[in-house]
Amino acid sequence: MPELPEVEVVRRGLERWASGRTVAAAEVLHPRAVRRHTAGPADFAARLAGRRIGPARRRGKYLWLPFGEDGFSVLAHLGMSGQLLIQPPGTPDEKHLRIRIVFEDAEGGELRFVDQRTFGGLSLHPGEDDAEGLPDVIAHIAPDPLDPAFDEAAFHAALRRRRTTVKRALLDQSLISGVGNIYADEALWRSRLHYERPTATLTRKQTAELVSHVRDVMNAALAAGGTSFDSLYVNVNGESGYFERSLDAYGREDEPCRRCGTPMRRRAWMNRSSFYCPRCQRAPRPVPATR
DNA sequence: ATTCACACCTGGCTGC
DNA sequence: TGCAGCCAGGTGTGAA
Repeated sequence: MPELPEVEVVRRGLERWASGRTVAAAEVLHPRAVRRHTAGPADFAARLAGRRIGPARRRGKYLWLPFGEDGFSVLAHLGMSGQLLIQPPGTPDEKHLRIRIVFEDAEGGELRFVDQRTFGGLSLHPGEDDAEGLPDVIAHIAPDPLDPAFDEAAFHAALRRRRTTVKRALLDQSLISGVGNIYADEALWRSRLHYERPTATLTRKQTAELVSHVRDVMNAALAAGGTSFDSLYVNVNGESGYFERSLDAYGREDEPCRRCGTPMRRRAWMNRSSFYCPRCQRAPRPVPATR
């Protein structure tokens, strides 16, 4: 599933293969792929035509491409299965091709949004006067841990204030962005924290270690995902790529913990799975009843 | 205000 | 062999 490292690989691909080019025409093949564009598919296509694409930006799992002239951006989210591909001229349509963007320099290939499950999509938004140029619809998305703007003290304060558990907090994009189920489990394993640990009990040091592990695992994944990147592909197949072999927690039910050898466990949790080591990541003690 | 459950979607896999 | 049902899970929405 595309989480921050996968999305960043796509961003770099867009920067390399789409930025600076001018859109000739856009074609929406599935209306659901532009459902967040409230003015509809025809408006989406019409307003994209003739625009010159600026530098590719990212916050958390969102990507956007600004059009310098009039302050609009095309915002993208890959959802569960979305791909942004630059395909050479003549490439047959993918089964789940949803949006095609043709450039004036057609020989350089076209940009395609391909998405099996259609959880992802593209939309157009006015740019903000915000210095970051952040589209207003993602103003609620917190900086991600690789962003210099990420504020660890504010994150810790928010954790202490919240009445929630640590994995829920990691997946809450308004507290910290870019983390999904896979990297949440990896960071918790590295931090020896149980997913149901109440955030209000975390010490400053534990928060610092957790953030540090989130950064480390993302950087390691980014390094692995970046290797296959120097092709005409904007890349990314929605999988963790080479990094999948390096996972310590996610998907390792019944396999030995790489630290202590105890069989890893899987628990159904919030309509998904949590993988953890029952020895390294002890369940929190129940909070004693107060009277 | 905060927290939480749920809908959305389809291909691959499991089990009968 | 065929088919029903489950599973993957990020996000927006609306309810509690």
